[in-house]
Amino acid sequence: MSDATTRRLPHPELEDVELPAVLFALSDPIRLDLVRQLATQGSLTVAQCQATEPGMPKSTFSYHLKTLREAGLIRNEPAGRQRTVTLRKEEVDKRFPALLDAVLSS
Amino acid sequence: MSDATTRRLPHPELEDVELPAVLFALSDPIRLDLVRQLATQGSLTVAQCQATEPGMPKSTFSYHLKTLREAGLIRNEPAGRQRTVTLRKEEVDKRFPALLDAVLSS
DNA sequence: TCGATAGTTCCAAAAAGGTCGAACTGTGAG
DNA sequence: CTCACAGTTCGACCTTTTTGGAACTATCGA
Repeated sequence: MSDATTRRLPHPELEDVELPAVLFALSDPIRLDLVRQLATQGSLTVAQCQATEPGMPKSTFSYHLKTLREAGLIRNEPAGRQRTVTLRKEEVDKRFPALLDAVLSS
Repeated sequence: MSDATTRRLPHPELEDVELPAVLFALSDPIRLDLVRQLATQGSLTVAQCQATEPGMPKSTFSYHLKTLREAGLIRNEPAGRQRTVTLRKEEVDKRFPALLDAVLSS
């Protein structure tokens, strides 16, 4: 491998994201929880997110972050020694109007 | 097995359906297409639905119908020699307001 | 009554998704 | 400069989904 901590991760443009991928990413309870958390609490570090899933290995959690990121739902960026996770609300809303609100309020 | 054609299939009450299950059912392109079709065309027979997925074996199609049915999204009822498939729009709307519209208009 | 039709279930195989330990690497603290 | 920390990737393994053929059965038409 080249860089393990992989400072800068790839994020898709929302126009390139398909609806099934978004729905799939949201269809997992763990990931759905995470999205809800980000929606109510704003940006969080990975460690803060992970705190709600106690006992889950870092690698597993990282996998779920990746799934959400690749579906265009979150942004995961380096912030000093940590990483900041943010919901891409406006962008998702623009691409899939009303979808996120409908999901979040259910 | 007891009855193969299984005349009357079980349908969950929508209150018993969880959001992740609905999102999961909708996260497959084939199933999403089917839901869209039902939304625009109303009730259809299984054969009519299947016509939009040419070449797909009946058993595979039946599996997708089952997935949608168990997620509370469709109703699948005997109608003479055939079966009628219907979107449970009102019920889904009541349980998950705005969700279906958001998905369908994306 | 007999046959063809519509559609489901069963079963096994293939594909995809999820879990977790180990290895790894920027970064800031000391 | 070195070390511990935060977090990602890799690879192996297991579980869940998806696929498709075969067996099956109400129903209707002839």
